[in-house]
Amino acid sequence: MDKADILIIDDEIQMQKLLEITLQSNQYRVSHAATAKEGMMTAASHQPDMILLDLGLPDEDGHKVLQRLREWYTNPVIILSVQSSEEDIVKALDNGANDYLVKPFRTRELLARIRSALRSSFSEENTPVLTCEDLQIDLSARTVKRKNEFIKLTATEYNLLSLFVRHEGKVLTHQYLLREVWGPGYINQSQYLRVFIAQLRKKIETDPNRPEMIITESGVGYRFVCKES
Amino acid sequence: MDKADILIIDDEIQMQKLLEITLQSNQYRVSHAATAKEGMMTAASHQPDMILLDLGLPDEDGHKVLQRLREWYTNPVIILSVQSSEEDIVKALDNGANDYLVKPFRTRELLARIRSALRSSFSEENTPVLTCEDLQIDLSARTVKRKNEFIKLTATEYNLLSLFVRHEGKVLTHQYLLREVWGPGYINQSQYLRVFIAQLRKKIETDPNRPEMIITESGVGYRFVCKES
DNA sequence: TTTCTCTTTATAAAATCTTTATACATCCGT
DNA sequence: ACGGATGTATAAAGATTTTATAAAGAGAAA
Repeated sequence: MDKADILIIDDEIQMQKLLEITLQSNQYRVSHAATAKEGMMTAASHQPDMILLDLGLPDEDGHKVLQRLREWYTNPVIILSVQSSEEDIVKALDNGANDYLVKPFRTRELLARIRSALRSSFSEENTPVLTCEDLQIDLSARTVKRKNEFIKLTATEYNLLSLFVRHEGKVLTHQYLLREVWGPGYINQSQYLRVFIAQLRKKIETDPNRPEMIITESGVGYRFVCKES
Repeated sequence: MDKADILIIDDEIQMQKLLEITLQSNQYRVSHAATAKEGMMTAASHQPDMILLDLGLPDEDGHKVLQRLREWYTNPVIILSVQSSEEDIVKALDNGANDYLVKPFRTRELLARIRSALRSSFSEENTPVLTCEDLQIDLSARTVKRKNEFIKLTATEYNLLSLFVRHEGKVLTHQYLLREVWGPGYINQSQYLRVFIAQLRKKIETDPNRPEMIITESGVGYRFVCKES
């Protein structure tokens, strides 16, 4: 991934345009939404790397939106608001916002704060190349090699594997995996998971019938173990 | 760890006092330094969870200090400065600062920004591992090791063990265990407990016939004792 | 179209939970 | 010490839930 995908949730057309131009001219990919409802849906479907959220949306209270977003969305959220009261700022930050800028803001400062927020969220998951037995996973290039041969993974397969890699050793519940890969509306579709786990195993395990990397934790979820070589 | 350890690097005595009182009354542990040199040394020796850095230090340029700090220090750094120029802010953020507040700042906002920065840095790395003799229980990964080998526990077995671990040393009644693991409708199914206790012992005790970890309290319940090593 | 991927359905296999059966232990009054 | 009452341990059969996998259908992109 070269540049991040940023979702703008703001109802003012002018602000949207300004942000879009600013961000795109800095090579970010941009999507936008004008209402809370639309914003939540786009966030779920696009899984953006960051959200810029205006607190003054027409259809719902901004703090409420942030709270609901934070129930499942873990990437950075920066608040842009005309509200400059300490109360609003404290509330937003405590509801899980990573930063808060008062409108009108300075463009270069916004860009710097975006870089800062992205940096700290990416640094944790940033192990450029992970090696497990004969498997090499390059998260920044989105590629997977097995015995030095590139493996072809579909988008969903890769998303799943990347989650496993970033939480190596931990048991990831069905709920969690479904929410992260398919979105919060799919947490009951355990069958999807089974199908894709089977496909992944076929592609990365030495013996798919006796999996050693993706371990089943029956009734709970799956666990990825990485025997480093 | 309950509350974070914060290092204040600021040469103004008044500011130091203000910050110290504010932070301590919010249960943070505080250390301080009045010069860049002292700050670097304290940071290295104390390994604080966060640094509040004033850019206007007497002995060295603040941006330089930040850069040198970031060569090895990975926890959050928040800049507190009288400089409010966009240039300074952008530079500091790009040098690795997590946030930038202009003095004079609002106290509650500072506290909220501290919480926000700590939240995002602590979320991943916190892995409390409990060790009892040759047993290691990682509650956040939901895994159990014995003699450094993963043990396979079923969901129910794990739930039971996790209850014991979280109430180490206390007698847990049959009622309580049944209610917590199976639900309130099962408080009379003592036989379930016996079956699962036997299975757990087979998996974690050195000699299941002479249990040393899961102790029977006849007529009452069971007690988990943890000989830490 | 053709190809690729995701979704859905079907079914067999595996794992887990529940239930039953039986043996053992301990306490207590005689 | 004996016998009964109560409580516990364990194995193993059975029922149920969960998982693995193939394969067909749907939909989108080349």
